[in-house]
Amino acid sequence: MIVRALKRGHSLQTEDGREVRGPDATKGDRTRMRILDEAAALASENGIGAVTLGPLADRLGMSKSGLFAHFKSKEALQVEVLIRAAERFTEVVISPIREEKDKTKRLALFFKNWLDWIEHPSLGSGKGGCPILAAHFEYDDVPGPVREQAAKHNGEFYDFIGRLVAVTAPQADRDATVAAIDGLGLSHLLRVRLMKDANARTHTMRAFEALLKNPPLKGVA
Amino acid sequence: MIVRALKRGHSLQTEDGREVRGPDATKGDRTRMRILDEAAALASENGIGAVTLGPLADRLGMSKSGLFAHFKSKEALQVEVLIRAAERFTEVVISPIREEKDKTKRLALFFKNWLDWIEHPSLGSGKGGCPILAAHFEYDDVPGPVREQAAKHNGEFYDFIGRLVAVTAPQADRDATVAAIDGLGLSHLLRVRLMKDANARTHTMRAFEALLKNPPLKGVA
DNA sequence: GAATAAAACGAACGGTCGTGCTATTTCTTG
DNA sequence: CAAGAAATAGCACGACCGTTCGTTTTATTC
Repeated sequence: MIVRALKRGHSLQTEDGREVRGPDATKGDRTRMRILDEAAALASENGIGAVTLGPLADRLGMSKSGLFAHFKSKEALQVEVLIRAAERFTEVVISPIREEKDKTKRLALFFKNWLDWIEHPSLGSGKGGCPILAAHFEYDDVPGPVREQAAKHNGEFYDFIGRLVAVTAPQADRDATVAAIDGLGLSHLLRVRLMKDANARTHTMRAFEALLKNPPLKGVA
Repeated sequence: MIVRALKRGHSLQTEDGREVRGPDATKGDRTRMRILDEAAALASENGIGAVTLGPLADRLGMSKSGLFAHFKSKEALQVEVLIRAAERFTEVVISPIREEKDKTKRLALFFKNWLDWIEHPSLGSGKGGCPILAAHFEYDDVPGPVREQAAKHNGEFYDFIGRLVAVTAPQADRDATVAAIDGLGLSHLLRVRLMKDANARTHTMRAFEALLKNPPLKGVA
C-alpha cells in the first residue's frame, strides 16, 4: 500500500482499482476515509484552514502522528478533504437529478437539491456550511494547491450548470444565467447561515423562478 | 487617552468627539489608524483569521507588544478591522451615489461601484478580495463578536440595497431582488478572483440588466 | 502460527501564536 | 524645559502548530 489513492486524483480507488470502501478495503484505506469524512465535517464548521491535526486527531480518537502518517503534509490533507467533499456533493446534489426524465426540469431539481445541501449540511458533512464554498472564499487569493483544486471544482460546477441551462432555456445567455444561479446559491448561504433569515428560501425561490421566466438573453447589453 | 474610539462603536472619533484623523489627532490615534488600515489590507489577502500580530507588526515596522497595546485582544482588533473596512466601503461604494440626482439610476450606479470595489480592492484596502465578504463566509458558522459584527454589516447592506430597489423598481419583490443582486456580487467575486475569468464583468452586467428589466414580482411563486 | 508489512503511537523538535509584564522612549502640556 | 502621561519596545510565558523519528501494536500473507 505504498501507492495511495491520492495519486489517482480521487479517493474511491487505489491505483490498482481496488475498492477503498467495503470489506475488501485494507485497514489503512478505511481509516483514511474516516479521517477525510471527519475532516470535512470540521472544515464545514470552521473552514478548511481550521482543519488542524491535533483537534482532528482528538475527534477521531487517534494520535496526531498516526493521523499525519496517512498524508504527506497538511496541505495534501486539505486538498483531499476538498476532493472528498466534492464527491459527496455529487452524490447528494448532482447525481439524483438523473432520475428526472424530463430534462427541462432537471435544472430546477438541481437547484432545489443545492439549497437543501446549503441548508442542511448533515446531508453532506458537518453541522456547518458547505465546505467547498467556504474554501472558495477562503482561498480565492491564496496561491497553492488548495486554491487550484477549488478553482477546478468551481469550473466543473459552472460547466454543469451551463449544460442544464442550455437544455432548459436554450434562448438564454448561458454564462450570464449561470452567474445568476450561482449567485443565488451563494446569497442563500449567507442569508441562511450568517443572517439566520427564516424566509431565505422563499426569497431565493422567487428570484430563481423569475430568472427562469425571463433569463438574460444572448447578445443583449 | 484611556477612553478609546473602540467604545464608541466606530473608529473615526473618540468619545469626546475629537477627530482621530488630521493634525489634532494624538499620536496613538494616528498609529491606531495605520494599524487598522494595514490590518484590513492583510485581511483582504488572507482573511480576517490570518490577521496575526507578528506579521502585522512587521509590516508596520513596530513591535508586536506595541501593536497589541492598542487593543485589548486579538478579537477586538478583528472587530475593529471589520468596522474600518465597512467605513471604507461606505466611502468608496455607497456615498458617491448621492451625486446622481436621478434616484432611479442610483441602484445601477451602486452596483457598478460595487463591482469596481470587488475587482480593484486597491480602492479599498489590500491586494486581495473584499475583506468584509471574506469575513462573512469565514465566520458564518463561528459564534462570537466577529460573527455578530459581520451579520450587522450584512443586514445594513441588505437594507441599503432594499431601499434602492424600492425606488428603482417599486413593483418588484424587494427581498427577492435584493437576494439576486447580492448574489450577483458574490458570484462576481468568485469569477474574478478564484476563476480569473476575464469576461466576468460582461456576464455579471448582462444578468444585472436582465434582472432590472424583469425583476421577481410581489406575491408570485 | 510465523514472517513480514502496514498502521498507529508517544515523545520531541523548532516555530509561531496571543498575551502579560516591566522598562524605556516619545509625545504632550503647563 | 521640566513633569507627567502616553506610546512603544523588550522579554518571557504557556499553548498549539506541522513535522520527524524510533518504537510498538496490529493486519495481512504464506
